[in-house]
Amino acid sequence: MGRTRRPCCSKEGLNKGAWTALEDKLLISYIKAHGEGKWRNLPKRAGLKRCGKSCRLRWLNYLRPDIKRGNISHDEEELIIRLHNLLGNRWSLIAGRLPGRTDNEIKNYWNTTLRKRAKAQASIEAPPSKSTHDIATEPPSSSQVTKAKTEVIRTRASRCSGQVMVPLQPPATQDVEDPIEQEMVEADAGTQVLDSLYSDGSHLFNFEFNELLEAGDIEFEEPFVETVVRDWTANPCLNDNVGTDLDTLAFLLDSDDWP
DNA sequence: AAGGTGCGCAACCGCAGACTT
DNA sequence: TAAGTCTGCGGTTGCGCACCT
Repeated sequence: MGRTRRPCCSKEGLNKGAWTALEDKLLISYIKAHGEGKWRNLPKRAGLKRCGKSCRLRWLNYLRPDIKRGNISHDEEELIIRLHNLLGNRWSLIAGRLPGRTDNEIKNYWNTTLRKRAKAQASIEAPPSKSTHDIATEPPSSSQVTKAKTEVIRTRASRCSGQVMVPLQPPATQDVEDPIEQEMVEADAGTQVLDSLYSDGSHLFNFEFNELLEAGDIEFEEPFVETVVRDWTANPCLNDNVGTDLDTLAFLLDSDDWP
């Protein structure tokens, strides 16, 4: 791009750091009344001394009613590991396939828990070689930097349009001599399939969530704001059973069944 | 009890694609 | 078509807490 950017908001006089309960309440009230979006103008309209980005992040990662809190289950963990092997550090895509979990949460969980475990396991199983996720998460060595010049590794998810193109066939994968390279090529092919099937990964589960909402199987308790602000853990929206049917994701645990 | 250390997590930052004018 | 703006993403930071010495 290279164009000059103005900051997302004037930084003067804005609060930073941890959010207060009052700020949360203001943000929730505003979004409940006016909906998401227009993040730049939202703080002023909502009476918040925050940057729009900060508001968006707070809402998406913490205040959204469909966020599931609590420990990551074993099934979810397995899914994260497998999806990470497939997608690399594309946290939003991974999160889109884990109902109620945010990309930030998954990223944190990976960085604090799973990466260490994966590293330890990798060193036991194959000491000299590197696993796919190590390549994706660790700073590149000088030899990797050289290699990177000849490889195309998609590290950043691209925003997708509303149109969904379902491929009739999975993208052809080229043959590569190095097994690690081959794995990465295949992983990228798999990513393309996922991206094609679910242009926005969240649709997969939002569909289920919205269906439950419409069917009346779950409902928001009123007054929503007061309930949520008073006690997050008592949030009636955080029903453990909502959208957590991980059996439906079993196909992700068996890559042989991928299209 | 006090200081040091490590860990987990919320929040910030900068980049870049998508969208609008 | 180009310039400007909005939004979303991944990487990183820093605070607070728990545990250890």
